[in-house]
Amino acid sequence: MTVTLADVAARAQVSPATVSRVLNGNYPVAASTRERVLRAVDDLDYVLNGPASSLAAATSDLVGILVNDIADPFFGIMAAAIQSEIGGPGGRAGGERLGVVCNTGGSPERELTYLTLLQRQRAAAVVLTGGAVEDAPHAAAVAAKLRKLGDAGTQVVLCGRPPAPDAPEAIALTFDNRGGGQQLTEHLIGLGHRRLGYIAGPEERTTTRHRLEGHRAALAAHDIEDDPRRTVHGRYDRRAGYEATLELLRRDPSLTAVVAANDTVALGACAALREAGLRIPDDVSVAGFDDLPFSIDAVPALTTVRLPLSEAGARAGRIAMGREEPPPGGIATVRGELMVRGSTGVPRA
Amino acid sequence: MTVTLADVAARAQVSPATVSRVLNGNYPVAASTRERVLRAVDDLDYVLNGPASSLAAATSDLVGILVNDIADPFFGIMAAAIQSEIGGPGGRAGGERLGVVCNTGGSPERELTYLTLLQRQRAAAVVLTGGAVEDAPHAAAVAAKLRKLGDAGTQVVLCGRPPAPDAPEAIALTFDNRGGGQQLTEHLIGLGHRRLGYIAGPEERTTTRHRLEGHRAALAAHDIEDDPRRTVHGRYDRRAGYEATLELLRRDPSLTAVVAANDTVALGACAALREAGLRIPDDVSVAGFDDLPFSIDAVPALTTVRLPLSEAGARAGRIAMGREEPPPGGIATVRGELMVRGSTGVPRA
DNA sequence: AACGTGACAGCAAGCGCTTTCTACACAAGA
DNA sequence: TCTTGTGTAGAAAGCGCTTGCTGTCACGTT
Repeated sequence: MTVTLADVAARAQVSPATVSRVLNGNYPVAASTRERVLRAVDDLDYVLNGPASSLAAATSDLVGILVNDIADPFFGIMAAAIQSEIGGPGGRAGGERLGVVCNTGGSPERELTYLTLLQRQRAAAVVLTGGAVEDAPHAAAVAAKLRKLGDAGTQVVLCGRPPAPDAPEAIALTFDNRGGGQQLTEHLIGLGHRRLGYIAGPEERTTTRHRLEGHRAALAAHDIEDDPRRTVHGRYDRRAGYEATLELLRRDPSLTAVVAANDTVALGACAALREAGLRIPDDVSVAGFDDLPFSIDAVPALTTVRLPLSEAGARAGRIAMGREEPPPGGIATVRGELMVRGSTGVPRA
Repeated sequence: MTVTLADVAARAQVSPATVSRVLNGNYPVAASTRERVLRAVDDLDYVLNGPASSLAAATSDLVGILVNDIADPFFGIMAAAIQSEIGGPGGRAGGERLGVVCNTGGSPERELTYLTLLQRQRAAAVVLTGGAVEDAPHAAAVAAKLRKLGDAGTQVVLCGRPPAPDAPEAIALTFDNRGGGQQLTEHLIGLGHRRLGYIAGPEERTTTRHRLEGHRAALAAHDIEDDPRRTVHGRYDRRAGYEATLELLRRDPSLTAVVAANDTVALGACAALREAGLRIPDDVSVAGFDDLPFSIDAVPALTTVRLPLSEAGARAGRIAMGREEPPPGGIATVRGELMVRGSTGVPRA
């Protein structure tokens, strides 16, 4: 059978209570005793029983990280940053926490399922990343869960996600998608573009909506008509960008710029333009969003809005672990930075 | 306080045992009783206490997925596939498992730490992805852990990782990195290249070594001298590819082809070549490995070896859940497929 | 010499489930 | 009518840990 605390206690000739205290280091134990216990632990190759420990102590060392798509570096980068702050880094013994990332695939049901699972595990904290689905019943269900988690002592942090008014205990680090989108389109307008295509993300998503709103705000500010035929929705992947671009071109071959929902989509757009025999940026300018690592390697390098994914994730991780003050009001907005590169230029004459 | 099984039992006017049986569905319960219990669960918004349940049942619904770098799509894609097979998909009630991905950052210590944490949680299964570190003591430590996990009833699966001879209970799905590397270099040699630079991954990694061995085997098969100055090691990121290429060019400006350890590195190589004023593939051919989604969008599109990441991950997930027969002998080799695209061509005259 | 007073260590009562074994009722076979 | 099933429910014994409380001993203090 597996080794238990009692076995260790017997070998070290102390009571189980003492072993527990040595292991948790939260109670004075004489140095000599401690050493004896530690040796016994080592000799027996003892590993604490997590469930038992969690049950007795009514806490757990699990920290959940929910992402929409783990295969997308956008989430991967944030998740990595969050996890790096969670795995008892600056911390020491006892600070071992299991940062677990859960892939919802953008599905509301799976999101809820994971939250329930984490609630069941009595997770120490939960970080939700990325945009939320804008479906009223679902949003309410999520908010209810978050509130319940909060009540049960789980720290809830939203990273790159708008605040949930119905779950006020959730700390929110929100990306300024609207502002970023606006800046990007302003940049293109500034170059002289007037016929801009927009490839939006999936509908009913906060990120999609906010970026699109920014785009439209820029158009409005310059009295450019927002022709609905110049906007196409699709998923956040290259294929969607490719197809959307073909569609936009079909609807209006005179486009001089394409703004994509994110960098991955922009890459697909570039591929479609290239196949259509159009040069970037001479014939058509292209812009992305996020500034993922590969964006600088596109040819030409992609103009985009850089989001401090890693920094935001690290901060979210620290807040989740209680190692950093939450922002005042529990809400902070993280701004993006316009990165002008080779994929945008003045429109053709 | 939080609602417990006993509360539900009281409300449904049955014993706790009955509630437990309804929830687990592993014991006959009269339909009327079941309904009453389910209503009570709903009314009280009851959520099972995971740790208590795991303790009593001596099992857990956690499945660990270890990856070297969660921000790298190579791992993200596999992790997504594994998780999709784990989250009780074909399955139904009770099949809810928490697939958790843990980011080791390629660090042996973190790998061991996570394994211990998972052992502590009595994980139902553990999937290790990607290459292993080739350090004898560490490999032994990992093997010992895996053996212990196996003894404790945890199913261990290696995905894209060579078998561990010292931990025979671990099922291994191994990528044929050696064969893929050989094919790639054969392709270049076939085009007429004789002076090939090789950008290898970090040293002391199985993946690095196997791909390099394949490359060298191809050189040897064609009586091409393997000049050690034509090989540079670096990390698996774009920056490493960029710098390594500069270094290779410095050492031998007459190179006609660069083979990179993976696609990300290849992208960095392309950037460096372009900055050096060299055209791809007219002046220098470039090849990658893995065929990540962005590789086809490189300009020119990257010649590479496609690894069935998603398929392998899904299979590993199914095996971990006991829903698919392990391969005979517990070991299967997954082959890559050479994808010839625009980044390779005949060498300049 | 009697008495705090720390500093440690142990006892034992749970934590909230699961599961074995037992109990009971009713139907069916002898 | 008595036994043997069959289907369902409960009692209760843990699972392996944590922790409040209760000693115990060795020292200063009066």
